[in-house]
Amino acid sequence: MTTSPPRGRPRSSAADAAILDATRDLLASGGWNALTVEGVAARAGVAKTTVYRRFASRTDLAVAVLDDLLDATRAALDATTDPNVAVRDAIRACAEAYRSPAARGAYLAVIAAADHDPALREAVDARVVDQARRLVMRGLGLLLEQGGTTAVGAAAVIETDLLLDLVAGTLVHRMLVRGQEVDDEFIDQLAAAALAAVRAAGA
Amino acid sequence: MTTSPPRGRPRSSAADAAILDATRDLLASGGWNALTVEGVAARAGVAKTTVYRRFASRTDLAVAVLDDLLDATRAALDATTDPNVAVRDAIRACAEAYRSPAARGAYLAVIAAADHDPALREAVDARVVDQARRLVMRGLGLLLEQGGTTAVGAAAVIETDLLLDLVAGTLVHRMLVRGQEVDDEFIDQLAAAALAAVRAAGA
Amino acid sequence: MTTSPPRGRPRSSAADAAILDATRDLLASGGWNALTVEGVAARAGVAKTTVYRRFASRTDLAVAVLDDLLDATRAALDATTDPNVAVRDAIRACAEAYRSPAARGAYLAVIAAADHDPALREAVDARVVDQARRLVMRGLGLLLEQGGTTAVGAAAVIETDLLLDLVAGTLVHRMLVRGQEVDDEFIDQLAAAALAAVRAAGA
Amino acid sequence: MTTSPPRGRPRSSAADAAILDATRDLLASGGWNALTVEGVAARAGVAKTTVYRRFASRTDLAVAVLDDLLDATRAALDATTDPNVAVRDAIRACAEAYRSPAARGAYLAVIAAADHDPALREAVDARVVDQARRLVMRGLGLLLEQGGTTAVGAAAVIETDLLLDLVAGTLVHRMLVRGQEVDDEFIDQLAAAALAAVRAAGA
DNA sequence: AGGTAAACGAGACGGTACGTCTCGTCTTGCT
DNA sequence: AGCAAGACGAGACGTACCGTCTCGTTTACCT
Repeated sequence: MTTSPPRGRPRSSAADAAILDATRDLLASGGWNALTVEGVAARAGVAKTTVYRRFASRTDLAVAVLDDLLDATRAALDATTDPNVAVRDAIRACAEAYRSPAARGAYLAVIAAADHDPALREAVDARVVDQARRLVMRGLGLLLEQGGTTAVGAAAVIETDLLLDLVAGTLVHRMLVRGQEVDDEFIDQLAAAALAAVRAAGA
Repeated sequence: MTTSPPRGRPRSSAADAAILDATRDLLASGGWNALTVEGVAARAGVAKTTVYRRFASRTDLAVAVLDDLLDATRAALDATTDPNVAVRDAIRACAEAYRSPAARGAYLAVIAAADHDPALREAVDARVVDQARRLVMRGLGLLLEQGGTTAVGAAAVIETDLLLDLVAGTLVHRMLVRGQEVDDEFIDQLAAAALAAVRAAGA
Repeated sequence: MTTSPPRGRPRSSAADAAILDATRDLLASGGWNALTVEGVAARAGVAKTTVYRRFASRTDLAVAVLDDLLDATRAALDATTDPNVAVRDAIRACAEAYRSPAARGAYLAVIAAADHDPALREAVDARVVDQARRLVMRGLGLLLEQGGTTAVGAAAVIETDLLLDLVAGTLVHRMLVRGQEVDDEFIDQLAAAALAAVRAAGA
Repeated sequence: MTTSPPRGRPRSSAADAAILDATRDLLASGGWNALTVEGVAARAGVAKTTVYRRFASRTDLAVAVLDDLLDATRAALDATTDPNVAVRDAIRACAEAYRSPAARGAYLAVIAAADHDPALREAVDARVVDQARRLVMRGLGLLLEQGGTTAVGAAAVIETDLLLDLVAGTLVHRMLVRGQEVDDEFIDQLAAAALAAVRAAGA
């Protein structure tokens, strides 16, 4: 099966961009409730059909925006070989993402919707959660490379996912559930706690 | 300042109960999207006005149900003086709450709505988050009572809220964000990680 | 069967007056649509039950107000023995009634409601239309008394009700249906037309 | 200034018809109170929005139906050159309109609403009253053409509108206000009275 | 003086309809 | 084909009044 040769008028990439921008704006300014297909179309200066041709629902719109925002986050990471720095970087990157008003609005709404929608859950896991997982795994990987026997033992015991839940979950609870800011001190504390958990698991 | 004497026909407590039940049912069966004021009124056998007289929005309904479910959770806790048991109990109680289909639907939706609504955020903090906070503080309190110098030192350093974010956040991420189940093994691991974090902070 | 002696607290005549006043005001200011039992109660400073104890519907309220206003009109008539003056007086009295904003609002609404409500129709005929009929009959009576053979012949032919419809109907159409004012010239023209019709019928 | 070319999906004329039919039916069966936008939509098998896209209120619906019914009446008139026949025809046509249950319900209700709504008053005058005016003017016109000096003199004095009020008002009062039927005898009497009034004015 | 019966204010109750909003689908004509 | 425009059936929104009901509180008359 080959890609069928494009027939008729090709899709407008300007519309693509306008739709995503409009979605981001609406999410940032009024949260999930403010995100309506009708509103997106109006703000993007595009017909409703043009939106529906690309996204089946506002949830899809939110996922697309979320994906977009997280991609930007990933690119901003420095390379490092120090596990402590890597962990701190991972935390900081996640925190950065949860600070974006658009992402805040989209994140929990998408998660909530995923509770009754297996396909969406899978998409979230692959495109949103996995982003955090990669960051955490980088830190854990460095820990394993450079650490001695203890760290290796830790790796045998602690599951990557626990560490993921620990780091990402703590940030989600702090920032999204409780609406608190995170500063460098908190990041240090969280990093210390995470490393302690790893070491404890290895003992 | 005293409460003014009730005038006019008193509110029907039967309606109160029917509305909460209906809300719980709808949340459990279809999640946040299935929760409509109209649906609640119909299922509760009550007029829409009767719902609106008590709750200003479906968000309010969700908060009430959440509050209700968490109250039930609290009551189910055994008394203990062992900090390890207390921590495990706290985790188990939170996990239990996040397993309820009604609570799952309500929780993140309410959190998402709170992002653009300071009053709601406050309500969530006072009535939902605080429930978890109390559970965590009980464990930490026992730790302080029974622990030696190390634990006391820990108390001076670690903030209750970090521990709260660590425990509740990890569970939220595992169960709600990622949709995974938690078993006893996971609870043990999380408890160990939390204690390790406390000890590390005290060092 | 005698009227049972009144037991319990007697009705408040202050409430009676307040309700009628409120009804009149609402009708005058916003017409039939503005007349709600709830609004009347609020404006009269009275509980809804107090209104419903006296009037079964807003239609009843309107009839009461109409009745009240027409009574006032009747009282204002001068005695005369000149048929021409009597006819002019009748027209003028009716016109006066249709000028009152409250009466305007009530009149057509009540008539409209009567179309599907025989009991109301009867009440309207007895309490509203009959008022105009009496005025017209007075003029016709004087005409008969003073007129010669021609007028007597007219009386045998023309029905009182035709004259009633002619006079009252013309005013209703001019003032209520078309919303025009009536001046003395119009009253003269209408009087002349009415008398011509009577004479023609007698010919 | 030209009418802009129609864009988007054109309005469904089937819906137009269904809405008018439903309105007519509801008015005929239950009068003004039975006319609800919700009911019209349901009976027409149409969404509420589809009704609101065409009519801003149930008053508008009633006006449209009234307009429609009167148009039908106009078409049913025979051509004649006899002024007496023309006057009788005009009366008969008006009477016919006021016999329709749908028109009865709509007529006075619309008039009542117009009392506080200048725009509606104008619409009523242009679309409902004017229909009767045309009928009356036809009779008066023939009278002028065929009559001698007397009739011409009459035309100089009597206003068309007085004749309109006289004829239409008498019918309205007889049929709608008092709820009486009109037979041929009444029509003859009314025609005679109207002609007498014209002649009297010309004298 | 005390009891009884009705009116009173307040306001909750089950309803109905309102007019608005957004949904996701479907024409229509233009590009 | 894609696209802008906009009508369509559907259905929830939050509000306004409906007419009824339950309260606790007066206010009269009648023992």
